Amino acid sequence: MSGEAGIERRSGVALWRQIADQIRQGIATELGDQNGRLPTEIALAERFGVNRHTVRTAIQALVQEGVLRAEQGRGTFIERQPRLSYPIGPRTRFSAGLEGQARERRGNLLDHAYEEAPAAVAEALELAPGARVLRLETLAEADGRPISRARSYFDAKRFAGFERHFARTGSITMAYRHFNVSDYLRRSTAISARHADSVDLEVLKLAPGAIVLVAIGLNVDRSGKPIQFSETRFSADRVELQVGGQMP
Amino acid sequence: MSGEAGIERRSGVALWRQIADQIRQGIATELGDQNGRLPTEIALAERFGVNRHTVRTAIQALVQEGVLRAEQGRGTFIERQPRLSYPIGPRTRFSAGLEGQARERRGNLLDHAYEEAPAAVAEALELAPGARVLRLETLAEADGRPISRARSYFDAKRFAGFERHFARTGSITMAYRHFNVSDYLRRSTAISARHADSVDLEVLKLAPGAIVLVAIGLNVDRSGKPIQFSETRFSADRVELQVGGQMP
DNA sequence: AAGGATTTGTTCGTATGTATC
DNA sequence: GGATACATACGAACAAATCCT
Repeated sequence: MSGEAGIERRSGVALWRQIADQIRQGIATELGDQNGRLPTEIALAERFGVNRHTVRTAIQALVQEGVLRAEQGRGTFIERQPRLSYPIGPRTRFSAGLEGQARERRGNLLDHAYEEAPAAVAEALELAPGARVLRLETLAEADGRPISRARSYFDAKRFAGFERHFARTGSITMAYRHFNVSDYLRRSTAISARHADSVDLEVLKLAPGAIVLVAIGLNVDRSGKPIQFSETRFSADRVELQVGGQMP
Repeated sequence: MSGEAGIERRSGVALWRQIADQIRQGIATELGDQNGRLPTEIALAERFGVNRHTVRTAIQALVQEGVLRAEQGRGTFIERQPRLSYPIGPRTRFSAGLEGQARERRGNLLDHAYEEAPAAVAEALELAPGARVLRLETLAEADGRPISRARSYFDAKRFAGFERHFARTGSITMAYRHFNVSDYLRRSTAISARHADSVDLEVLKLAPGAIVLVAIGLNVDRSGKPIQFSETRFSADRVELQVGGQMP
């Protein structure tokens, strides 16, 4: 093991970005004291085994992101924004899931189109290959911060006009009511992670190099018929996914 | 949006690494024809909006990882290794979960120590602050490939000597048997994602810049008493986490 | 069998970004 | 802040292996 914690040279990832990532992801909480003050730049430089300038570049990037705040003569401080905990289970719902964690929750309609279903989507929704589907591109926000963006597919025949109801209410659950779907269940969710692409960066207002959690899910109505296939991307810095009860 | 898909300049992440990450992810989807052949270097360079050399360094990195294979005069080919699907639920168990996906599953003991419980651990396990716990560092492999590494904590009093039973059997479930725990449940799991640190890179044999899925979980025995608190890091390239039924 | 087209591999040079001291 | 070393990225050739006609 190479002396310094988690910093790799010649990896294709600049040292300042590796350090910024580590500070952002929560090492900040371990590094900071009760007042949220980080160690001095010199101390950080020693800890990571790099030059002070390199630490400064990392800090500047985080200040730009709003994660840190640097005050000349006093020190560098953490701007606290605790991670939201997003529950995944049979009853997965955006707004209800974040109740108590954020005052205001809302979904925004970014885009929509009626088009031919990709093969995987048709199979998941149990539609004929090439059937027409509604594709919905949405952005979920909590207290004004972008939390996730999703691409969802619905049977175009059954849910024609769904996008209008969603745009008005900002809620999938509410929009379903207009189609006599009073209840629905999350049958399955597959979770993976990757680097944010350029659309993620823009829509979720992320910094380059950020990581997104990708949840691919299938919702079914009461009779067990698939009604919604979706891929949701969460900012990994702002959200963790919760399976089962809350952690103590 | 900047013409080329998902590539950000001046981001602190080298272009070749961003491209390598994208190719690695996209293996399942678009890239690669029926024979597993990638588009030519020139075509990829155009697609990503970079020089051919830059694509080449990305490909070389993936060849080094064993993801791709390049043959002069013929092309570049995918070495298929589909992602494992790791189920998370009340019955979360490593070996049983990957049944049918990998022939050989095994846990290896990397390290262990009896020590004072960190505050968060003591609280999760419902122990007195500063109680003694067993810390277990393990590596899980499937068909010889490293899948995940975990740091688990157990009550030192109740599970003294647990590490020996685990080392012999390679299974947490089996080791529990020696302590009259015939059954246990996963009460909760919190899932996040981050860049792999240097220990992850070495233990999981990852390339620098790789992403790990982090699952923090709490297991309880039949009576509901917490018995194991663990943080598991999965290679995001090799594993996806599955909540609920299998995707179709 | 010969030769041209395609595709990966190699070698120059040059400019810019990153990190150190 | 300035000088230096190294990594990254681009451009233009040319070489070598493979495929097809």
